[in-house]
Amino acid sequence: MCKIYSMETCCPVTESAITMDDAEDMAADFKVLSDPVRLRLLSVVASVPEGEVCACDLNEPLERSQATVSHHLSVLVRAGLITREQRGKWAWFAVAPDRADFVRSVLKNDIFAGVG
Amino acid sequence: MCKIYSMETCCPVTESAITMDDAEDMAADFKVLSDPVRLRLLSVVASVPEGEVCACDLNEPLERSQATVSHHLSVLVRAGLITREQRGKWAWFAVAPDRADFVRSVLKNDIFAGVG
DNA sequence: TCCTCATATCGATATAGGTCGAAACGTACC
DNA sequence: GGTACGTTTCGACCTATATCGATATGAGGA
Repeated sequence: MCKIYSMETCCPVTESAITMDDAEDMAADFKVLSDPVRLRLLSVVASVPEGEVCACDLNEPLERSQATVSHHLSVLVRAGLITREQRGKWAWFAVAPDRADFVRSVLKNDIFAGVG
Repeated sequence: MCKIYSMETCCPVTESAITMDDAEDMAADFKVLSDPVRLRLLSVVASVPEGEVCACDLNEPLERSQATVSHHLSVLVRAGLITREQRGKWAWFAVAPDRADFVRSVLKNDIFAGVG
């Protein structure tokens, strides 16, 4: 049974502590979403009616230079959250199909708010 | 219906883009969990059998200075993920009861892995 | 009151990463 | 081939923050 101090917060929340290696991996995942420009960029990609958007249409709503937007796009692609497809001169981006549910819950703020 | 380009990734993932203000708030939440030392610290607090742990027992497993551990603890407290209680000379920390489910899913890596 | 010890805060340093202009790269069109 | 244009990469700068030694704070105990 429980210890003396507080009845509410007793018993371990998890079975065992994670390793530092696992912590590094998990932190890297969270870091991808820890930048406001990147979150909004992901949000714009996720909300275009066509389901995909040309990079040329992303500079203006982000209010950042074209180089900066390109950098954030590459971070999101490397994390597997969006896909990149070259079509002629243009690069098209879309939410990765297998991550759509995750992206939706992130942008609806279900994760931290715990609505899910 | 859908556009020409790809049938898999059609239609918006979310209804509308988030505002920059919302993005800042959400990014701040993710930033709390984007540091490996902080994640492991949260993990150690969450896994002690007693459900709470004295700060004096946290320096060694974290392999960081007392000042650094104290700093990370304050970040986690400010984020509402853990609670702090002073008892005599000692400060005791526990996972915030109303955030236990969330902390558990974070540390089990359910969020990014999407195990749900 | 003085001493000890646990913890937080301060000041300084180092590193990570967001940002942008410029250059490089690639594709289309002539 | 040469030109134009969209995008990425590079180099530099700058801010945020992780880190630690030193100091301050605060609670017991002698």
